[in-house]
Amino acid sequence: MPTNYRATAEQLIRGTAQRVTNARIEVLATLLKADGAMSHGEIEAKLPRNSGIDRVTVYRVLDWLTTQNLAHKISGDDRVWRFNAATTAQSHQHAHFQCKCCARVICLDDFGTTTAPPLPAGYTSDEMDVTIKGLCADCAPGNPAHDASKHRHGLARRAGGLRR
Amino acid sequence: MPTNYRATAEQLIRGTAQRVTNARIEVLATLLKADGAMSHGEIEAKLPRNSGIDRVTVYRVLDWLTTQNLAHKISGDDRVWRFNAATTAQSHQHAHFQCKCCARVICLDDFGTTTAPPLPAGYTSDEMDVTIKGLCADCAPGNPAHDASKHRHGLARRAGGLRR
DNA sequence: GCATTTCGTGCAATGAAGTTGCGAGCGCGC
DNA sequence: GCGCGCTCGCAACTTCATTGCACGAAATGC
Ligand SMILES: [Mn+2]
Ligand SMILES: [Mn+2]
Ligand SMILES: [Zn+2]
Ligand SMILES: [Zn+2]
Repeated sequence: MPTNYRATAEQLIRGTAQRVTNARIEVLATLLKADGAMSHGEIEAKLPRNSGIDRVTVYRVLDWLTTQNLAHKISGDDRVWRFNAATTAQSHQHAHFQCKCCARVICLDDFGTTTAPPLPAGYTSDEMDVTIKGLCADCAPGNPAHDASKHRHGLARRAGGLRR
Repeated sequence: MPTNYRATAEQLIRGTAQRVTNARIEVLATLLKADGAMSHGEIEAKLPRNSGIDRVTVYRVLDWLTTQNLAHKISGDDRVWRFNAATTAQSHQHAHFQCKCCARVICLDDFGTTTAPPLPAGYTSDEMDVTIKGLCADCAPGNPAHDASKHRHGLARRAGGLRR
């Protein structure tokens, strides 16, 4: 039997000492259940039928979860924000992978070994984003399980996708 | 006296053996003149008054320049594409810097020392994006020349900006 | 339990960035 | 110069996301 994601989500939200609401629980539970980062649209689609949670509320909850460090926000190459539950397992700073075919985004466990290149005089930095791009296991060439239905939202179909 | 960017642009475009048009020349000249990467809106604003070049044409030209490797496309954290003229000086792969205050993007000369973290089984990668974030020289705290008018398009003012 | 306060939510409107379809225009090879 | 085919301008459209406002529901104090 799978973990009770709703209960876990409620625990985490209660820990913030801010208001515990159904929308916050449902959205966080959805993120906890996911294996990769989810876009707003994907999250909305996974919410329980007739939960009555509005799209705008989902946007606001995601924003709130991010400020509470219960989720983190990833900018892909398709102008879509993606989110995932922030687990303590992964280091604060870590790289991401985005599939050029299906647009799926996953968090990697850390950076590789990385030191920033030198910046121009007067510039200061405090953060680094690393995104690896390529093909995920499902989209690997020759993969028989390569299901077209999974690729509705693929970058290849999107305006200004990953081609550079 | 500054370089004649229009002439340089025309040379580069003629080199592609494709059609040399005014819109292509003007857009590329604008990119050549710029010190950092430019968004579509910034480019449009810098085009000569009454050049008569349509916004859609700018989008299409930018796309074309990218396919011709005369420009390259950068995805920032504000859902806006930025472009810069591809100089042969910079290595094909290089990191970018994005200012958290004014959203300016510049290309750095290379990556630092970076090796990708391990990917899950079945995943393959062929590309890596590195974006350093922080404050540019103009936005450095205590900079007297810190001109608010430069920050109209800053990420702090944008929805879902760089805060994470 | 009940009133009060404060914050969250639903709904509708709005906004920004980018894309698409199509007829007219223009570059360039002849 | 002529004609073919790529390119442009214009208008409409799409997608993702944000904002304003009135209502509703958590927490807090009693
Ligand atoms: Mn991540
Ligand atoms: Mn660059
Ligand atoms: Zn994939
Ligand atoms: Zn700046």
